[in-house]
Amino acid sequence: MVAITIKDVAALAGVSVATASRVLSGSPATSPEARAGVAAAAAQLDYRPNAQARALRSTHTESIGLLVSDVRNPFFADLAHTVEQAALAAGYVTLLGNANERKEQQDRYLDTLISRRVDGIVVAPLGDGSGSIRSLIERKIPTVFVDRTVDGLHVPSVTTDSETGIREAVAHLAAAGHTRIGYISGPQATSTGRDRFAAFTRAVASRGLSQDPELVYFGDFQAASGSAGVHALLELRRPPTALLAADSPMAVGAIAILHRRGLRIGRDIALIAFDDIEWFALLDPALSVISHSVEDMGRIAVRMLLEVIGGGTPESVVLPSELIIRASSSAPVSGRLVVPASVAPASVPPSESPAAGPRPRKN
Amino acid sequence: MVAITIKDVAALAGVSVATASRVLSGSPATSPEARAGVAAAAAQLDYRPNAQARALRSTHTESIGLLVSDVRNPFFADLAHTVEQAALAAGYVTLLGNANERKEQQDRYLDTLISRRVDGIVVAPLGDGSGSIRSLIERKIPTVFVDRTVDGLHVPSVTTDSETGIREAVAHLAAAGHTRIGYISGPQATSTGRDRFAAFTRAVASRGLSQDPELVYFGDFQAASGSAGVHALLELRRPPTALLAADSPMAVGAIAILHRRGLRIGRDIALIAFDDIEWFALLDPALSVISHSVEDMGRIAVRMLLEVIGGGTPESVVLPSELIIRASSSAPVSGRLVVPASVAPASVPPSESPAAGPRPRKN
DNA sequence: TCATGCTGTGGAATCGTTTCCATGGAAACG
DNA sequence: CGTTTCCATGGAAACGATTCCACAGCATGA
Repeated sequence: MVAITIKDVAALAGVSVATASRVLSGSPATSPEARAGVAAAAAQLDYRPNAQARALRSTHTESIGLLVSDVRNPFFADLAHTVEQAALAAGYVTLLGNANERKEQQDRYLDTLISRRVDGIVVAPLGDGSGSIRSLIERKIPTVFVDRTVDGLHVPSVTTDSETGIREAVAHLAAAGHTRIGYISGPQATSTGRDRFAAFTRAVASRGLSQDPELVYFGDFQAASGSAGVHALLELRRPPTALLAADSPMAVGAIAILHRRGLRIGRDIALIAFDDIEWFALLDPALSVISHSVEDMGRIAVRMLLEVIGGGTPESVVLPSELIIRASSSAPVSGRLVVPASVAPASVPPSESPAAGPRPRKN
Repeated sequence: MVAITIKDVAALAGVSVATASRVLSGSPATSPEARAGVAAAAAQLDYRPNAQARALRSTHTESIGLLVSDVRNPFFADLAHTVEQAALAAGYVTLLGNANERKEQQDRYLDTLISRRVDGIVVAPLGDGSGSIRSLIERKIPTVFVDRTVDGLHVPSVTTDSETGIREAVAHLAAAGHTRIGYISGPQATSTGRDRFAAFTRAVASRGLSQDPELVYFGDFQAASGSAGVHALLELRRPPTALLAADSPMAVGAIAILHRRGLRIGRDIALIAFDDIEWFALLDPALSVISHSVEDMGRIAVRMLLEVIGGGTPESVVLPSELIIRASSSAPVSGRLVVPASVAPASVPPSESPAAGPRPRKN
């Protein structure tokens, strides 16, 4: 690993390091001969400038940090992808950190990123505003929040307006005759978990649908809790005829259990998920989703971060969400009972409300 | 952004920068008083050492690069996760790059990583050994290949022995009476694509099954080509009764089309996929897979890289793959014809094992 | 008592680059 | 022809840390 420095280039080109540096960084104060000589020497030696030394002198590193809460969640994998592409286009490299839903790992990565003097940080924050996140703010390191926010911290953010999509989803289900909609919620410790739950509550209330608190199951944004949620909701004396899951992994868990119980999605029970994952559309039946653009989120987050780095104070952005109707929610409320897998379907019970009420289950 | 340097710490503690540095880096040649004073000062000022300056002097950066071919592929997302965790445990930060299946982007990231003087690079290589990958080798920058290799390049690697898993899968299908197995292959431009195809060819030959070349469809490791593959194979005059997909995105595409055509996986047609993705087991029927441990792959790659960094020359590792039998491949060959979607399913084929078979669905 | 070894400390060199400042020569102007 | 302006250039300082080297103080052994 013999390192080639600018000195070697300068020597080969027969100029001083100062001149070599000027040529390499495109300063206009150079003669054509110097430019040609240095360029040739650099090419011949396959010279790569030492980014550390450059950063040490010039105080900026052309790199940003991206801290997500879980790389394995397809939403964050996609986010990582778009952020990285947008940053690359602007000449920045992205250092990816994975908090793994754990605060101490978030702190560890934040410390490392601060140490490496990244020019800015995009973070999907975890927990309250304590720990290294506070250091970040106090040191005035350019920071942008994505997807989530932290109460009491004045940091530009790009988030999703869950309200619209959730209201559309509830309206759509109500129009099909559903009155009891089960909601598999995210954790209330995250801003997204809280916002979406509040939006659901408001939507259900404004439509005059059942506000039975039993219809809400609090999960943790992971697949297993989606499964547990379905189990719990279907065991109710009056189970929901439609389900809304607050993120994609929980929707996956929900689908698994619905299959296992022999319930046909889109026919025996309606299902809508928050987050549009590529293969959701490939399922049979294709999944109706509340979609929000992860591309926009990543791109805008990078643009905002660049603005903060440039000394600006951009306004926070709230992206729209919209309902995409596919087969999983297309059927109206059926006469069929929601039953555990082991129990065979019985007779068709009388309808509760003449127009569209769900059928009460008898036991 | 007022930077706090070691000078500030030394001044506050009333010692020289040399002593401060010794205390901060844990050198034993320090007095208890110096240790206490410097530690207190550093804490009070919330001092974070400048990683660039440190790296400049000490020629190693405590960071590694990870270059994957596509972050959005769950396999590589998982790999990123394990590599990052293993590296973190060893005190290294991971810089993630995403080649996005494009050679010029791989080169761009490789250049950046070289510039930033990462201590080593883990890469799932793309293309032949030209471009920046050659610079890497020539500069003797510690490098380890994961998942894929490049012909003619002597670089330690950790890959999967596709042979065993594919042989088991073919044997399993043969035992159930399948003689015509369709294979949705990866691109022959990648080492994994070639290896798996060769393994399939050998397995089929050794079992005396049909070697009809029409039974092989060449995809590109993306979902869409999995769909196209199923279409092509089912249109054959004598279609296969079982399918094997060479990676998970293509399996996803295959499943979508099978559903659309009204074919029940595990009953009308058997399906096995290479790569075990968490939610494959949650599908109904659960997908039989050829599993290889992405955790082991990531962990071993990091261990090997650390060895190379330490001056060693570790042997390449080939990880085992194994067949995991689930419901999607559990039924024997049915007497039922493979029919296009527009035709209604006919009779119910006989169930194979009462215990493991998928629950019959009523309709 | 003097040479010797050990320990903690500070000064200064160093890493590779950028950039300020001084300089020398050429061109331009009176 | 002499003076000023301009421009390309080289020397050297600076960035923030680590580390070599020298040295002072003290204990030890001959």
